[in-house]
Amino acid sequence: MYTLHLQLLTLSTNMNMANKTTIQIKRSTYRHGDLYRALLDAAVQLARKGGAEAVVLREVTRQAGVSPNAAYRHFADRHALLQAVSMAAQSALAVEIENEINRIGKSDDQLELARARLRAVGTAYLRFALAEPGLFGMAFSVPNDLSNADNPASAGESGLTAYQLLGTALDKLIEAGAITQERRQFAEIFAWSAVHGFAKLMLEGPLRSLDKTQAEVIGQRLIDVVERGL
Amino acid sequence: MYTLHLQLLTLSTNMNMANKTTIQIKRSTYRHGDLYRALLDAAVQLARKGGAEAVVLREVTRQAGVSPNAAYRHFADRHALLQAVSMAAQSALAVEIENEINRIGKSDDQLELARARLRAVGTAYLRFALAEPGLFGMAFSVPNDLSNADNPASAGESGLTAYQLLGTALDKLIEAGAITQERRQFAEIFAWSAVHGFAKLMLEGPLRSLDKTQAEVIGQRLIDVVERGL
DNA sequence: GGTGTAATGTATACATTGTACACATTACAC
DNA sequence: GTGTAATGTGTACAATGTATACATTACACC
Repeated sequence: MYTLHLQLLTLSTNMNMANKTTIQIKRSTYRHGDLYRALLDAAVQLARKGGAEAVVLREVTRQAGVSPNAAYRHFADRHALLQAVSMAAQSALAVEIENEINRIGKSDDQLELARARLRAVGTAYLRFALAEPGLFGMAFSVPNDLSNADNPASAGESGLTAYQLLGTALDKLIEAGAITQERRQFAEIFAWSAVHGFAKLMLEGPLRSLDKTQAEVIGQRLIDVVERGL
Repeated sequence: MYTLHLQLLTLSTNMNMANKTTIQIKRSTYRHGDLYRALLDAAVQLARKGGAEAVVLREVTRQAGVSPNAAYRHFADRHALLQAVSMAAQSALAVEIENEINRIGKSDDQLELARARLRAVGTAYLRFALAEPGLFGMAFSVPNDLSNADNPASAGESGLTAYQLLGTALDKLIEAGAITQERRQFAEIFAWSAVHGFAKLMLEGPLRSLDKTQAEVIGQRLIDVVERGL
């Protein structure tokens, strides 16, 4: 069984206690130290468990051991906090994709490598959606005013966002002669749409009844068809 | 320009006034008459403007001219109200699809007709998403405990839901010999995923910047590719 | 090293929300 | 005509987001 590596989330994971009880963090100093990070971490944990609606500002400050209004020194309002969580989620997704890409074996066949890269993007995308539905839901479903599509905070370790990682996969396919340059934009939209739609339908749509193994099998078939459809 | 026909919504459309002001409906009778419908209509109107989060229970009762707690005689809680709106949205979508199907011209070519039907489903789906983003967002994004996928309240005039209408289109394609029976389930998921994903990405994802004419062109191309990919 | 100032956290307060509980009104079956 | 179930109201409460005023402290500057 594969386990996700969410480097953003590891720090605060052990700060949760039993049901409903919230840790009272007593700090000696008046200043918190890194409240922004503490708030964001707590918010991410809440988002993991219950999606956007679970990210309630007062609960976040409670978990950080700080008064409710302290949050306003770091986030304009709850919406801004949600946006930050959204970008963290996008980043975690990008890291997942990067990891999957790095797992590709070596080969001399350029076309083979390009295809493997595209498949890696799709596979990681679907796996992330299933493993972290709360975060996945927030990655794109938060009304984000500033276009954080290419914001560094939304990127993975390579500095590329999930969307850009798909783009690089397509570039490799173009280099390998599998698709034409004119078709690139459309191929991007098509591939993204199919995988994204499948993920969404599985999480909150009529495909909710699929179990994970079924989902993975169908997901792979879907990626196959997308690859051929490009 | 095409305009949607939302028969569910026409009644209460004219009940809205200027910004923020809410009509005070004074009724002579103690009983409302059809409060369930009034509440649902008001909720749908709010959902049209601001999605699920705009459906606030107290505002709904205000618009119906009734005390907040009156709603609890007809809906167990806010969640139940949201589910009802979700089903109404699914129904409106199904009607859109039916209308588009009925617009198909006559032909002797069975395969041609089957293809036109599939395209009609996809076209109507995307048009509805663009024309009624608030409702579209609620059609599938509400955590609906009871499987309302084949609930009559979610269906169109034909008694079929949007999902089932896609199914019938695929059946016609099977009859025409365009796809095999074994491939049906997957084809259903694939077609639905691609169109649904495109819609979602346009409404709340990285494709938000697309304008409507671009969206329609790409949407048609996407439907083309799906058709071939089946 | 002392001090002023900006940054950061707190206290108090308020409007709004969902909803529980007791009560009022009325349609309708008998 | 009357009793009963259905439907709407009044009051109340805890929780939330956030505005405003205040307290504490890190740090730049002399």
